[in-house]
Amino acid sequence: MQVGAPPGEPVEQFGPLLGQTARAWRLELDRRMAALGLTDARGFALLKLFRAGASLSQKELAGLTGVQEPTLVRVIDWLEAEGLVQREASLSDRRAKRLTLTAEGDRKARRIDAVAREVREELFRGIDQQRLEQCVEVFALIRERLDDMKKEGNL
Amino acid sequence: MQVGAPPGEPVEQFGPLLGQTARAWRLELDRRMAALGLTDARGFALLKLFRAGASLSQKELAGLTGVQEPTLVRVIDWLEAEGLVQREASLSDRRAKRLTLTAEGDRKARRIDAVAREVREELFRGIDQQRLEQCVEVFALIRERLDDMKKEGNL
DNA sequence: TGCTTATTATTAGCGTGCTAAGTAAATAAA
DNA sequence: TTTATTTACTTAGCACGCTAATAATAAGCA
Repeated sequence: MQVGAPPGEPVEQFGPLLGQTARAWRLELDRRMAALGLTDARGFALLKLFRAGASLSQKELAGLTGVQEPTLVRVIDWLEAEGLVQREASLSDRRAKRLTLTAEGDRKARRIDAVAREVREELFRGIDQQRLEQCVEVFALIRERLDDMKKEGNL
Repeated sequence: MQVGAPPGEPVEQFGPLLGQTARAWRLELDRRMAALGLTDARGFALLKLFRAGASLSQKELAGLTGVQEPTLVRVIDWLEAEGLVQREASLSDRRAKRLTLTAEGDRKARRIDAVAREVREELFRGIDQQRLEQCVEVFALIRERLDDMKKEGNL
């Protein structure tokens, strides 16, 4: 059934609804990515690497995908084991590794793009573009504030 | 640093930004809840039980918190082990258990409310209430569509 | 130069979400 | 009444997010 929180003040709804919507979105992507043998997180990393159009360090890819490096490590482990991605020693920095797509990884990345776009189109259908942009603005502002809070905490 | 996705079309930003904002929000709540010896999920369950003002079945609480029953089980296990919540046999249905707050759980629940409100106020400061309400509307619509997609998938 | 600090990737461990499958009890159907 | 189906909770197992701590290397400084 998945009812979620009852009405209440819209301001109080915001937080929980944000989380629930994000989870539901991820789940839908997971279901569709399953057709490609992928999950949301794995597909997203692959896509970002594809779009970068060049080899990336793990740190760089972590930045692009918005996760911490340790989180990315397992994702890359899996992608590498599946032969979608390669870790190559960096010539200029022996600590770092350069990530590159394999031919198979490249093929999959192109299909991921299509899946993500499909989902977006179905979900946004009939919603005013301007409203979406306003949401994005609010997201960006709130996320920035959260990042600031985090930084202050780690001072 | 946590840069996240680069500009691109706002419509493409929406999904990732939604997820990243939700995670950052949860993390901030986790940090503040730590002062109470709680996490976001545990605190939220406690708060919902408190607000219900009566004993609830696990299924009911799962519905209110927006998670699946198995997810809630472990949360309750922990809350019960900490003496914040009690599982009592239901008189009318021997499968079900009624959840009630202990005195200690009641005390903590009241403090959680305050923490959640603080975070909201800091994050929403200076943002037009109407914009927030519009975001909530968009969330609600999108989540509804996602729920529908899920149902269709499970037909 | 040699010592200290910072950075990159990793491992280990926890919390939280999910699905699938199991158990016991309630409800519906035969 | 007996059998079949549904329901409430649980267990098991996976994915993924985080932090903290390590090892190896790089960069900065005395």
